[in-house]
Amino acid sequence: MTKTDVLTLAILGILRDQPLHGYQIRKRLGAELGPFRALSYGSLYPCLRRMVEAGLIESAGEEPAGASPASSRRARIAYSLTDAGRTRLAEELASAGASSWDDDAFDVRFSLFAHTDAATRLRILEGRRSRLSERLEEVAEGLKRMHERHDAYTAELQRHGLEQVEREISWLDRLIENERSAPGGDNPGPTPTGH
Amino acid sequence: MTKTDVLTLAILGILRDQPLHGYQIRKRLGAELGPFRALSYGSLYPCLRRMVEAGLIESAGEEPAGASPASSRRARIAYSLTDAGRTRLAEELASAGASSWDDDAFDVRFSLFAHTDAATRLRILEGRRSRLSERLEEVAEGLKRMHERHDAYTAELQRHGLEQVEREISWLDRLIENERSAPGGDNPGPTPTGH
DNA sequence: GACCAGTTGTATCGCACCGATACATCGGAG
DNA sequence: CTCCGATGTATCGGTGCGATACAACTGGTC
Repeated sequence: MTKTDVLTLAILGILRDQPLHGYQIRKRLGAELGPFRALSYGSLYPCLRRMVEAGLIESAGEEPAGASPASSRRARIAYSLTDAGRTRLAEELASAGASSWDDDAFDVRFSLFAHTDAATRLRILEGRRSRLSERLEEVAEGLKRMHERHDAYTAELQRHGLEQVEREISWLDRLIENERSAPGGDNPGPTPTGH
Repeated sequence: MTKTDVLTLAILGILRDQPLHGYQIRKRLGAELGPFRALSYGSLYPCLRRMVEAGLIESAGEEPAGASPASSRRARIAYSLTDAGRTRLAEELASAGASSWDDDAFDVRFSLFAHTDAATRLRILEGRRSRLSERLEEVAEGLKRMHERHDAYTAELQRHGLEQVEREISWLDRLIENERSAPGGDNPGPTPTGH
């Protein structure tokens, strides 16, 4: 139970370091994961509500602070992690189940690698790799069995898809090798977490 | 009005040459568009129902044919295009609006290129190209502005995303050049539509 | 100082789609 | 003969998306 969905995880991750408004969460997430995967408010706000209900985050409704006119203060709601949220994030970051290398989950998981320990990183990368290998198999299979009933365009589409997957795999191979040869610390790379 | 959604278009396309059952539709579509984009029954059947209601397709409920026992005949429903459906498909294939190069529509549109005239093909490819160019811009922008607040992993994710888009664009460039230098017929390539 | 456009910000509604699931029949392998 | 996997139709709950509405602050321009 308590299956943490991807969106929830992403939000937990983005709130790890500072409290943020809904709007900022959306922007940050969009920036970190690329312009694809931009989540809409239609998913964000309901998810935030769910998380508040579950006690993972809490909302701080920025009070007027002082004897300002009356009521006109603009509504801004900053969300921050609760202890429960922080715990859940830690649990989630330590896990490496199949749900870590699903198509839609992997990116989010990867973007949190800086806060994931080395062993888990490696397991996720390998899991993702093997998932993509299966896929490669499938596509190659289909492409071979495609002798009959094929026009040039659908064939080209297949070929292109195949290449995409191959490329993705070799990207993972690079990362995996990198992980293996690295000191194994929690925070590799030249950039020291930013101060 | 009468906005044809992608799924509807895909089905119209797959039924162009022969009537098929829901199950077969799903398999074919999955095979043509790759293992990604495999649509689930949860979308397929409702869509088929909608299409029947709209008069685009009709269902032929394979009757027992003869004095077979009683009722045991397995339910199999073959769907075929109506004249309206055929017309709609033709309209859709002749159009080349922004909805032709959306992320989710392009593949389907492309897989129907064998039945699309040369001018439309070119326009769609170019539309897709320019859409991806915009995206490239965005990502590059974000990557540049990423000096502050970046760990090695999110940076790598960005870099990888950037490369993906670049590759996609050069794939399109190849296709576009190919289109331009080709005879301009409706059915290029060595494969003669299959007999 | 008046106006207008763009950004920040919260929020909801309908719709389409996915994943899981249930059920039934058929062909073949053990 | 029986079990398994493919074929086949169908629905349900949940969830994410796109569009949209509303509101206040920000900054530029005449």
